[in-house]
Amino acid sequence: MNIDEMLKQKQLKVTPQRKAILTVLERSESVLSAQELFREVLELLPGTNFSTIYRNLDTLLSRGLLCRIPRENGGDLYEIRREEGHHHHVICKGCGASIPVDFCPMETLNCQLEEYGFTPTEHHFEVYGLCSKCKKQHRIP
Amino acid sequence: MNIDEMLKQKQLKVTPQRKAILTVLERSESVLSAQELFREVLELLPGTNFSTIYRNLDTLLSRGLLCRIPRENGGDLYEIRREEGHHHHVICKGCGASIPVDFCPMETLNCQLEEYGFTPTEHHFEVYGLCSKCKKQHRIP
DNA sequence: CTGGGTGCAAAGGCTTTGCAGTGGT
DNA sequence: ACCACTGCAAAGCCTTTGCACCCAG
Repeated sequence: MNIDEMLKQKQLKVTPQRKAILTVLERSESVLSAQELFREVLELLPGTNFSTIYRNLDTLLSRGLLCRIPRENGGDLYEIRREEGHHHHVICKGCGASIPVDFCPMETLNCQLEEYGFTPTEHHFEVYGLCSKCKKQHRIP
Repeated sequence: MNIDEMLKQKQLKVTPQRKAILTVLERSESVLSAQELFREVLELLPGTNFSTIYRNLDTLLSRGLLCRIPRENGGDLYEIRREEGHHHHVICKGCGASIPVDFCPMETLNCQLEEYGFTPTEHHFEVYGLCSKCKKQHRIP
């Protein structure tokens, strides 16, 4: 599905700004912060405003077109929701690479919580550390 | 172990501010944001400054006396690291209650990452949703 | 044409930092 | 006495908001 169709399907207007935001996220191999996204959108569509980015991140998130990943030290990271389905991220503190992982802890936890009467709506699971490449650079065994 | 000993053991000076911060966190049944903590510390030790809180949250965190939990919409929550050991939180979006859970996804994931050459240093796992009490209030089945 | 969407500018909130002074050890 | 620690005030950063204009449907 292309970007225009994604937006229309969610009953959102197709504006150049939204197309730029989704294009950047689509092309990006890793997850992006709002500010990183903003800088990249500017290259694609100069003149785009801060607030447009923020407003649209909220909108696109609420329509389920994006995922949000809380960052280790404040702020959030965003990624486009691809068809591959639900996954989580292992993030290298050295190079910032975010490695997607299929494993989801909720598979184990869901039934336990159900017994308890708790209905989960969202969850976050991220792992931080060093990838093999960065371990070598930092000379960590 | 009492608070003074905790600080000394970490080679930190025992100041009234630090004692107040740890006391508040010790007494608190749920996790607190920096600002919530600040307000409560003020009652215990009026005149304490913002920056003292923030600086000490960093310090205490780096010495392993605290845990940090990324909040759903920006900011972090803090809790004192108790002896009970590692756990995670299920947080009710209705009443804010944070229910500790022993389950940790890293038990499953650790060996997979090791094969991959990735060394995890930190991880976050939180679940958000509605507890049974709040479901009734919100009239959600 | 009509409301959702955008740009602009300003405010807001939380957090960090520099500096001088204080207090723990 | 020394240096970690604190208070204060200011700056910093990211994010949100109000308002007028604009353009996609």
